[in-house]
Amino acid sequence: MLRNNENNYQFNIDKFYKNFIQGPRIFNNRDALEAKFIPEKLLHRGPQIKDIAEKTACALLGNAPPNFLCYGMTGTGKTSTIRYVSQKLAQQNSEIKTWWIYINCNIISTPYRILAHIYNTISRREKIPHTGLPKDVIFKKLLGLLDTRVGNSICFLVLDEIDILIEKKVGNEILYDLTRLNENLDTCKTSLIGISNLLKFRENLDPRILSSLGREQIVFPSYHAGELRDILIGRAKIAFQDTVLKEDVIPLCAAFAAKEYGDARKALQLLRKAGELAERAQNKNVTTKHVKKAQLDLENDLNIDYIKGMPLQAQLILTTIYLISKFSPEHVIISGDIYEVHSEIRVLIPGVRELTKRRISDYINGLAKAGIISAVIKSMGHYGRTKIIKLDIGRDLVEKALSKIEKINSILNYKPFLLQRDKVKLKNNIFKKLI
DNA sequence: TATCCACAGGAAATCAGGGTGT
DNA sequence: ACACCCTGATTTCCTGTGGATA
Repeated sequence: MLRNNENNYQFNIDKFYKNFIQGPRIFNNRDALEAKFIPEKLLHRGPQIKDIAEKTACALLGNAPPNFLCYGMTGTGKTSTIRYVSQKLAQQNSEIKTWWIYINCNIISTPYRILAHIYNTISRREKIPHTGLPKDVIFKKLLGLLDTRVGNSICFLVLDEIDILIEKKVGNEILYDLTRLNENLDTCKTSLIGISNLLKFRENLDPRILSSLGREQIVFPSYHAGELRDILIGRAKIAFQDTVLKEDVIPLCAAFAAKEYGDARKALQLLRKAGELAERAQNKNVTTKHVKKAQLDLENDLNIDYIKGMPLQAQLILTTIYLISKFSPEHVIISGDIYEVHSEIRVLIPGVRELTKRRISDYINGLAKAGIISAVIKSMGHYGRTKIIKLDIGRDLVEKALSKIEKINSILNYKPFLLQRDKVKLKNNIFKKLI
């Protein structure tokens, strides 16, 4: 990279692009490394494909397939397998057309929006606004639409990350609505497919829903390293130019991902990132060095993106933890500290309001769930019961992420008053002995 | 052994901001 | 203009609790 004097710095963009085009080619079709790419042959999912095919085959004769659930950890090919089967089903010469509507409950997570999304996917003209109407009105409109537009066909509703609905306490309501769609339809038939990474989410499911949705289930076991390798080899053939991959690249990607509970998505991301690093460095080959760097980068990128995408208040909570650990690395951080420092620093940022302890507690849990911090409940006897909070990722990484947020960047050198109070210091010394 | 701290975290209510149909 | 709907963020109210200390 060109790096002259600060003032003198001139980047020759034309030359850069010219070099880039003439430079070594790494990729052939990098889309093949995307999670949404469905290959011609889906490896190591034979039993699941068979199972789903058997369950859905009756759709070709115009009969309603049973509802069912798919379980498996992230990157075990649940969504891909469903998409694969749906493509194959659509290719069959049948008079019955099948409709497939995918709903990612992580993104579309309220009953209203799920109904609206289904409606809007099917409807060509009229769209339902993203808010405003009563739910039962949409339900009735949807029934009408299904019967007129989908007609005698089968409509599959695929609910990805269905466990999130239950977690948000809206699952029973919307799933009940969806399961009773069939009862109210005249010609069209629907089938529900739930996808979840958690087995235990069924515990909080209404028995009525469980009996209609949870009777049949398909389990997706995690891939082991050998299987991941096969998958990567298949994709790499499409994605990369011939001979750019060094021999041990794929086994290493597979081994890394196998450690992460056999996550194929992760393995593909890793391979892709490694390729991109080689491309950026204008190298002729992708080597294990690139993979190792990719592994590191990927983790960091993920965390930085996540932090940048959090709501401002959550970023501010993370900032309080960052500031305390920066100015007093030995300080044992408890919930009360965060509450105090938050109310201290939030006035430095215009438009940020004070939060209650209750709310902050939820934000702390959110950060912990995302793996950015750890928060362990600990009883300090007479000093009460609280959470001990630690950063789970590097402080420099947190700083890097926070400094990219305009509003927060200006307060990253603010030393919280809390750390200077003798009473706080004294109490914290006792905490150190207790934990 | 009873007490009591400093919270944890569930449930319900409230509010603002987006919208609707009449 | 009005009554009403849905959502997401937040507050209010509340009950529960582990263990050092008196």
